Amino acid sequence: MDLFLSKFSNNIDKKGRVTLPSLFRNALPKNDRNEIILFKSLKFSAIEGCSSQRINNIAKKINELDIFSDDQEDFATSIFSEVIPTKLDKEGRFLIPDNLKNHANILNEATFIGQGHYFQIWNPKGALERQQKSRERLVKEKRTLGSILSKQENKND
Amino acid sequence: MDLFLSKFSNNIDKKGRVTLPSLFRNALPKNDRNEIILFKSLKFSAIEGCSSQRINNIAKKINELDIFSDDQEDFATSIFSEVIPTKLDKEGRFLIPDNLKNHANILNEATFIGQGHYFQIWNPKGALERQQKSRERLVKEKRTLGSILSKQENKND
DNA sequence: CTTATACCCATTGACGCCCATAATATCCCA
DNA sequence: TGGGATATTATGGGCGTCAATGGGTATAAG
Repeated sequence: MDLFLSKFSNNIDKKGRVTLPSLFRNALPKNDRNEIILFKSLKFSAIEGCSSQRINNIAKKINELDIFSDDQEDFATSIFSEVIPTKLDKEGRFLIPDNLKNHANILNEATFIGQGHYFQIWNPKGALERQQKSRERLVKEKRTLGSILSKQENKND
Repeated sequence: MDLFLSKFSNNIDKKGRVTLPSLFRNALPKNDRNEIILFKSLKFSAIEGCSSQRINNIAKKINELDIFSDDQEDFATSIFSEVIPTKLDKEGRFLIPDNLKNHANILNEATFIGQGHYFQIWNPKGALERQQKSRERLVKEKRTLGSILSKQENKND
């Protein structure tokens, strides 16, 4: 299972197209690399994106929640109604819908940041600030990337 | 997996390539020796590096957190967006991204320092100073390798 | 008819892939 | 044990491919 990793900034051209970074395209499921799912982040002025496979998986999980619970309704409403399937052209570019662009204050440059199984799209400044904040939190908790990454967690090597 | 041990200095050529020291290449998992992960050290003006397998393990752990929790979001951003997957060519060379080079003040020579399960990349002068400081600190605190090792002698890994 | 978007092809610079070489280390066998 | 054959390392460089980007035209939609 490939992950969305690292950070990339790409320009939005006159026609409104942005290219999804090559590494992100490769992180999409091999049989379905012509489409991504976009939706507003619930927490940030950012767009979130993922493969349609992931949405299907989330749907399954929501289904497993008690069918009469408030959670179920809220999730269902806030997620499924707001989700926007988006096609990529042959070069891996797509159009960011206007309402999402506005939500994320994106003008002519979009910054993609990897979040593992999904990714986010920010305006460049917002992306930097978000990275700094989350990094500060890590430092404050005295956890470093190095120590986290260097722990022996796996047995298959 | 084997450990990243010892210290090596290699040149950066006109094209910006450095070879990962042979011993470090051999310390990578046998099935995945064409890629490493690079990221800024949070504590030093240095780059840290590890195998991509580590990232996958981290991903598993983070994925186990509640999917919409603050922790999940913060970890995802601070790790997945900061991490840079980097391919090695057939000769074991790779390109150090410019922002990482700047972070570590690396120009045309890179010093690799083994840190066990991960490694660091410094500029040669910085590497020397770092070695001296950590050595001095060990001596000052009267912690000798011997005492540390004897504490662990009944842990078998 | 006007506007938007899907599909196609072109360009440019960076990077991956390949082959070459020199220096060093390892091996093998007489 | 010596010495030549072989392997491996760090390094240099040519060249094709691909990524990001630009733009033209057909097609659809309103």
